[in-house]
Amino acid sequence: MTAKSNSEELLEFFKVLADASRLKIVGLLSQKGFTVEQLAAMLELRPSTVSHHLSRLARAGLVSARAEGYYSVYELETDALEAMARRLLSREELLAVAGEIDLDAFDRKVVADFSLPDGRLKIIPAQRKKLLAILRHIVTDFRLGSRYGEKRVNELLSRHHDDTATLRRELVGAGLLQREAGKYWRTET
Amino acid sequence: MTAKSNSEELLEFFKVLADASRLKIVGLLSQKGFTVEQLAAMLELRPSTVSHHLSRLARAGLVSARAEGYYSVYELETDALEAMARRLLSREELLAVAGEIDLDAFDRKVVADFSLPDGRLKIIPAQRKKLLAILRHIVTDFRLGSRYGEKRVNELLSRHHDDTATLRRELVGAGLLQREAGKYWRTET
DNA sequence: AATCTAATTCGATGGTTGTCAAAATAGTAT
DNA sequence: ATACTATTTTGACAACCATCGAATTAGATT
Repeated sequence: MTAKSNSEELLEFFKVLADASRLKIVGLLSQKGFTVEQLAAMLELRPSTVSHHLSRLARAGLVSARAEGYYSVYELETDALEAMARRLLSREELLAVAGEIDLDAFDRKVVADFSLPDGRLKIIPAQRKKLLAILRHIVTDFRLGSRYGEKRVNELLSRHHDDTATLRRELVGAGLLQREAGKYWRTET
Repeated sequence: MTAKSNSEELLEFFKVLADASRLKIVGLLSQKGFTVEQLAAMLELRPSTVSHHLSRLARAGLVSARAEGYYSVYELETDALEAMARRLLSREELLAVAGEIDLDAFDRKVVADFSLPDGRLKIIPAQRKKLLAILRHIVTDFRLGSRYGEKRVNELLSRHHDDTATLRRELVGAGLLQREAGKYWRTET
């Protein structure tokens, strides 16, 4: 059995219902059980096609087959369907989808775009959003809880770019670094 | 504006969310607004691709754009999303999907399969489900509320097949026709 | 006005998948 | 056991669509 993450399961749910024929099948089965042949006639499709759709729906747990004499009758798993729909209503489920994505990817891309092979900055970005990404990156050179003199600050900043004055000013302006009595420290959180 | 039936709208909803990239976008936007560029970096896609997805999501009413300085920030329309999810929970919605389908298609197909060009039956089907379809068709020759003598019954049935005895017996056995004191009448409903 | 940048549109392409026909399977009736 | 029938599987084909790169548009900064 292939282990399936939560968001993959949610995606599969949407994919399964994102087809007119399968959606109609679910609608019909919500009334009563039907055989493959009956569904095929009502949908004007070949039995093999309907069988294919039913197997996909079954794999997603939305329908189940019950043998009845000559035929096999398919029925809707209303519980599974409702459970899935209910998951949609809980905001957490959407957060879980996003949770598996790297939120820092944007910052990393900007840093990479503006960095030379040796890690120093080519230029300091003029656009605010990109500048902030760079600053968030640079500030990680400062340990939380430590206090730095201006000279030490410039030392650390000079590893990124010669214009340490601009970097220092922007870091403070962005609230990432704080200053008092000639000493600098990194803002918590 | 193209008028869109209820079930078409539901189908469109599933189609829009049935894509990994779009699902991730929705997940990310459930946290906060993002620009096209940011989303592209986080999803490792080209901005043009993300723009395409966003326009589809917007057309479905799931996201909206807000101009902010240089960028245009996209935000999730949580209301629309919840409204859609809620529709899924109401059984009626599924019935509506099926409602647009012709439930008698199966019967008609069986009748067509077993009928000669002049409308008479080639043979009387041996399979129960198909026999019932034929019988449901034949019984419509009888008016509701009228009472028929055996002779008249045979007359009507002979238009379909010579073996009127079998037809008559099966019609009664299936509960479509009722008999009492030598008179026959069609069952109500 | 001129220039830069984000966003969108357009055209092309590769992959996915719904559909069918034919063959294989399973299960029932005779 | 044999024949029949519903269902499933397989292979092939066509339509759709996600993605990309290039060109264009829209907005904002200088």
